[in-house]
Amino acid sequence: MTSREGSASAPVAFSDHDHAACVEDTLAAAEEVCAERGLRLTPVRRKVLELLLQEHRALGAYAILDLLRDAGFGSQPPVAYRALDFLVKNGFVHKIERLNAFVACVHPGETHSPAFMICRKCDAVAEAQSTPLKGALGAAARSTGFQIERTVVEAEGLCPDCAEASGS
Amino acid sequence: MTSREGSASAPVAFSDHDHAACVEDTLAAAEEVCAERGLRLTPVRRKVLELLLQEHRALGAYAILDLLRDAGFGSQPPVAYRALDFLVKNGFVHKIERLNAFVACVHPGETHSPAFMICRKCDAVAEAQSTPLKGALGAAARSTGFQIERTVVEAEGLCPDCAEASGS
DNA sequence: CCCTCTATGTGATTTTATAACATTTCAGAG
DNA sequence: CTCTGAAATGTTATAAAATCACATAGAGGG
Repeated sequence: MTSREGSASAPVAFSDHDHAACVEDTLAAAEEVCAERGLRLTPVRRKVLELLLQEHRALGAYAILDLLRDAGFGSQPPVAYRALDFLVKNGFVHKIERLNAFVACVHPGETHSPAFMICRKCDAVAEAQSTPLKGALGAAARSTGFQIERTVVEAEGLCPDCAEASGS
Repeated sequence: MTSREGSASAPVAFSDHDHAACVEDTLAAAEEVCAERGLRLTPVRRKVLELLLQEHRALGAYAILDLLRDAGFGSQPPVAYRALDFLVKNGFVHKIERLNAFVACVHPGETHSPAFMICRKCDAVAEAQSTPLKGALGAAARSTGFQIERTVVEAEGLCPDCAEASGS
């Protein structure tokens, strides 16, 4: 696995944006959603979400665990996994199955079918929407009678920056 | 993880078919493709493909390893993983990321973008085609300049049989 | 035959994830 | 305020998935 520590050179998503504001805003939005729904955004959970927002890419559970330890939280796997379970279940974080890693959702709260573009070179992850019921898969599901409950849609390739760097 | 041993009650794919012939035919097709391309379908590799075709659903690497041991092959993880690497790389087998498991391809040889429907109840897996460049994900990739090399498309839900069994 | 490249066998280790149980925290009932 | 029960956290241990490293065996070309 390529290096996933250190936020110094963390690649931002494919388009530039005000990252500090993006972290603040999303965190505030999450607080609000939790308040509305009676969910408890406890310190560990909030910290995990904050870390994922800051990195702005997929982090493995054990990378998160290291960062949690640095922040003074418990350092055993269940600490990270339980916080991630909560965040995933409530739509604040998505799991990237291809990487066994986790990434903060860019529009938390709303239920949606995410799709991801994963750069194989710099590990950047961008979230897009998928429309699972349209297209070939939806047609196949309808024709066989399969009831789709959840979809995993992940594209692996080169992000714009890395494509350019490696001579297109 | 639910039981994955024993082929007695293994669910076939969503539509009935002549399973024995399907195993034979696909195995023969794989032999042919390997001959054409100068690939070596060695005993272990052939056996792994055969096991996956017989089960007709996703098997974890360690489940495959158990079956290999029963068949008299080496029983250490690399034996299974190396055979699977070969089969995946050459398009005879697909990995189901959601399950960390492997399933035989239904039309080996041809390069294609598979999509899967995974029953959460009986573990049956059906393969369909995806059209990654059409639809929302393709549009997102084009507009950001992301170069898609490979896609993972997996739908989780209830297969027709299980949907009916659990009262629709 | 010998050399080389590929494939296999095997032991050890790393990475990812969960089980089980004790302890703490906190909101609401009384 | 205090008790209480449920939810959350801490911690030890273990399971499951995947890879590393190195030795051995086989197939093919010269």
